[in-house]
Amino acid sequence: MGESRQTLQTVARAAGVSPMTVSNAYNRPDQLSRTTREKVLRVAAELGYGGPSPAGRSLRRGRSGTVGLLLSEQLPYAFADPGMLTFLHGMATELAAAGQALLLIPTAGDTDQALVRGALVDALVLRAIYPDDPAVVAARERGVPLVSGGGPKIAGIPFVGIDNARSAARAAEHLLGLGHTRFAVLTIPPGDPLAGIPPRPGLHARARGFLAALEAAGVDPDRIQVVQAGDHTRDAGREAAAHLLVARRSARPTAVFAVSDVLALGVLEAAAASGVDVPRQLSVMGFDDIEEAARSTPPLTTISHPLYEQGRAAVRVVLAAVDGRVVRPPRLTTHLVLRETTARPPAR
Amino acid sequence: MGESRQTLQTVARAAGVSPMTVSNAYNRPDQLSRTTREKVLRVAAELGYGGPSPAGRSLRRGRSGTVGLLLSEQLPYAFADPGMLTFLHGMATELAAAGQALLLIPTAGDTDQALVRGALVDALVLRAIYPDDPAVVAARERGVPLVSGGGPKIAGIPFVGIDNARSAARAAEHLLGLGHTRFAVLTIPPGDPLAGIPPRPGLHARARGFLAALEAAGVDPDRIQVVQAGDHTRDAGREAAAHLLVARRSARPTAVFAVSDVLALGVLEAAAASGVDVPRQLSVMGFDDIEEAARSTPPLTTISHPLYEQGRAAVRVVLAAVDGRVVRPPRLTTHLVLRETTARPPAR
DNA sequence: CGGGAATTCTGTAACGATACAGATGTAACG
DNA sequence: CGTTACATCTGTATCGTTACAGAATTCCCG
Repeated sequence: MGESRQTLQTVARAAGVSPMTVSNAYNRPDQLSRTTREKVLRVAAELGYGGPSPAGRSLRRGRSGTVGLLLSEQLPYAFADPGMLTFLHGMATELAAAGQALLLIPTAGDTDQALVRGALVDALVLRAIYPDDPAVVAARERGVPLVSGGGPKIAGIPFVGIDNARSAARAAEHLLGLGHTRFAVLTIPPGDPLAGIPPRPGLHARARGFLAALEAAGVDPDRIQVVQAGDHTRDAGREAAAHLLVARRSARPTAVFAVSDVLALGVLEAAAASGVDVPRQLSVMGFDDIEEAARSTPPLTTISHPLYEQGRAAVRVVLAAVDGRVVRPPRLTTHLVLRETTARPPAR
Repeated sequence: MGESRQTLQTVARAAGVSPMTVSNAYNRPDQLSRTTREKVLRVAAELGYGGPSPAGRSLRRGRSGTVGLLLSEQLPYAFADPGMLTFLHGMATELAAAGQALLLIPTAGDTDQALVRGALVDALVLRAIYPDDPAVVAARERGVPLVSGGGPKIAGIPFVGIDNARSAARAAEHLLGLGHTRFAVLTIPPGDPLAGIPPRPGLHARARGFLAALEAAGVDPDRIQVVQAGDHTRDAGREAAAHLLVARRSARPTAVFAVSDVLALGVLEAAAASGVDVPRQLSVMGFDDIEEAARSTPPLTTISHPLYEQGRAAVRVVLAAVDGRVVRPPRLTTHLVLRETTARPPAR
């Protein structure tokens, strides 16, 4: 048993072979005889040598075997978001298959972007971050392949994701088709890193897409309310919706589109608390099709999109780029999931 | 704008200074004049040099600025577990404060533990893993500081966590105190990496602790049923509980202790589905105090423990070890959260 | 038994950075 | 003006590994 730190050289000397042979014993077993290899590994074990040092290896090879995920929100916040988790899940699956590890890089509160600049990664996935965020600038300077996963569309960076605006327009079409004429859009405030409000470019695109579709259909702008929840949480959604629902009935929207299921679930809570019947008196739509959406009361009508596939695709694209290959991001589509929170508007 | 990859040397030559000066421009601004520093940074920017290479730096410094989290379950599975998320949340918070990044290392399906051996980390946190898992062996060989976070107690590795068995005993005392005499324990199967069943030493310790407390109190073993859910999910918990509840009333347990809230929530679903009134006909207890526990119907009585603090403490302990300091793991305590799923057993 | 191939092993030279110990030059002081 | 102190900059020597290009050895076959 060796006590101090061992190195490849040490082992080589002890085994009476060249360092290269020790290296090969670990990395290219076919390049040396079985007997030599066994001797080397035995000596290594006796010395307490734990295998080639990752730092030395990654310097020499120019690869770290790691993909980083850049998160501008606080990590805790990210973990609280079901959508992010599904995306991560997809990334993790694809990474595991490729034998790569996943580095989480929070950029919040890191003014000089030391983590981004110093991260030991071969590639970076961007998500939930604004194109002009300093972390994005730092990421570009790294010179490693980048991909934007669902989050922002940034010039010059491959984008894997859905068309939020178009998908939200489909939600609008559904509600218009049911005959609704008074709408509310529940969205979130613009991101503000200083105030700790995470950027959600995708969510804002949904709000814009929904509004544009209403406008295109000739809906009177006076009959569209836009409400901002204080936060991207169910509770904030409930509070914001509660304000909507106190209005007298004829001034109330007959349909609410929440830019995410998390918010929509809050709307359902608020409606239940105010005794507003969903969907008879109020139609509610969300976006994401998170797991809870199928379990809510009533089950939520929403737009489903392949977040898991987004995560996988982002990794595939970026790992291909590391190898110098170019993979065109797949086209990812969304679809309407009809459940029980939308119906024709109540008769006058 | 430089096109090919730049290095510190390149920049030094272009700026007419020594490499050391360029290094200092980035790392020790106080070691050179403002004018030189500005010139160096300007030249670097012109050449498109993105700052010192993390690989070179971490080799030379012997530090990577990264802490790894070892997960023996599939990453997706980990993310699906609310307890794990809270723990991660705590880790992330503490890491962010220390300017460290977080590397997620899944060990499932990696027979030669290449990820563990090759991970660019200064320290490793172990969680949800068996002491004799090959990944643990590989981790030890790495020679980096280790800490076990909540998961397994392993000889020679600092442990941050709660006393699961003792805390489960407290649950038993609560139910005994209410007068229950017929019990069921809902647990999960032993982990089996081959079958993809993650190890949960903590959960099993809870079951053991609960059973030991009943035994110590003199409860007739015939009146204790032990049921294994197929999986650590709410659905599996519901199914397993459904089997319990089909028995005729006098043979049914009057109290169920589920080793986790996730399972306990499944029990509540099963009870609701079978028309069994909780807590009047059946008392149910969980363990963890996850967020949903407060929102279930009825709200779940459970054992609360500081998972978030566990995550933070694990990081503190392990980062201290990286610096050669020794920090004694704090003593983390649990407490009973009385909500509305436990009551006196029904009269005969 | 000679010659070419296959197998197995080894020296050399980086990968890109920083710790350390000086070497300059300049300011300050008695 | 000599000397010390300070600020600023530089040369040297690694950190631990692996790519590459060849030796040395063995093998096979005609």
